[in-house]
Amino acid sequence: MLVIPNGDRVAVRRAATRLEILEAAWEVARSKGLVELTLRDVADRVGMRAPSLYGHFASKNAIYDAMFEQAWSDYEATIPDLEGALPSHPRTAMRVIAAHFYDFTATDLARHQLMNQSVIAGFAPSAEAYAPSVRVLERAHRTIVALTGARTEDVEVWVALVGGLINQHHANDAGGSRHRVLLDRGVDMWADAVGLPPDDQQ
Amino acid sequence: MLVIPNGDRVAVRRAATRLEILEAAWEVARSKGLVELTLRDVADRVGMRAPSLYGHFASKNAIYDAMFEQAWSDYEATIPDLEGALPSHPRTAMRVIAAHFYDFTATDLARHQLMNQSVIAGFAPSAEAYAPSVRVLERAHRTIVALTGARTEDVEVWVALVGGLINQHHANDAGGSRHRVLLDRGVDMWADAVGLPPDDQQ
DNA sequence: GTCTATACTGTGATAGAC
DNA sequence: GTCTATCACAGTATAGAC
Repeated sequence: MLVIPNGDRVAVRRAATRLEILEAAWEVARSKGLVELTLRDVADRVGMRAPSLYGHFASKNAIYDAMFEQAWSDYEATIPDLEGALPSHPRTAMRVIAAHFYDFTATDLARHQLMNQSVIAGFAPSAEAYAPSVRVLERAHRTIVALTGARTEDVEVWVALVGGLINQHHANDAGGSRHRVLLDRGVDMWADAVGLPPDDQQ
Repeated sequence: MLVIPNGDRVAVRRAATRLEILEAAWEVARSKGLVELTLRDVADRVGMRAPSLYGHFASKNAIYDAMFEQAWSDYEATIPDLEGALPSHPRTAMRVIAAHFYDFTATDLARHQLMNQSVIAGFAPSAEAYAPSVRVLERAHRTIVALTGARTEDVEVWVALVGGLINQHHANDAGGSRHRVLLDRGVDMWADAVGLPPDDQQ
């Protein structure tokens, strides 16, 4: 019979509670807004009082920090599937990559605000929480260069373009699909400028 | 001798006080942050107590509202000079227009956050405050179409691109000039895709 | 008519009892 | 570990001083 040391049992339970709190925080953020989230709301949802959360997180910003890391880690976890099924044609592949990130971030305002904007007053992600987003961007950069031969400068323009279209979506068209059309058009413009050959669809 | 009716005198003084409060609010926003601005800070700077501000603005968000309108009106006021001195070559002109907006908004974080992002919790600009920004965008749209013959869709991509680069500037490079280079590159890409002829510089 | 004093509510955070 | 009690500070409503 397996003997679990007492310390591990405690650690496992603590980690589970942390996850439960984070899940509640996401629900609150999605229902009443990321900025409007309060510790009392989160505590209610896990059946605690607000001060008890401080036994698991050092501050409200520490909760945001963990959510930030979680969001980018979740996205990172989707990349292998994406890259495994990438079309061979570079232009089509760039469309797919853009749409993949767009879909992940345009469907969830709270997640988008946390990942891509600085909407929370005194909050900036810690170095550890920032790490997954850095990995994602570096990996995207390598993939795009390998795929298209674009220069670093042009990859940064591509990132700004995709980000700008997602912002526009949330500002003007939240819920609509109009900006998906603009996204394809924007990627095509970029592909033209970088010199990618046309593909079959269109 | 000019006789000023009493009602006008009062109205003039009230308008002056409003402007004084707004100016103080901008100073606070620039020094300690747009979101971190408090009514007590603003009141201190104009020599009042916080509740007294309610004699001039209905709420804190009403102050943000007036600041929003002011920022876009100020930008609108710079357009005639810009368009009067626009280079005849379409590609160069698009570079100048982009740089003009970029410079206005990239040099002042508080103003950028208020004009282009939704960083304030419960605040959305009123219809009246929104009007100048709508006028600016519509005028830019007409100017760009007249200049380049671009389709509406492509103009929207251009707007998203410029906005995305400004966001990147504030997120990664605040104070630096690296994104000015990317801006020119981005505009060039767009110009290529829209079919503008090359210009002399470059 | 303009500002102040006071107070109410809700927030994040801390201290100490159990 | 979680609770209760409490704090400091925010926006804001109201009543009254001058």
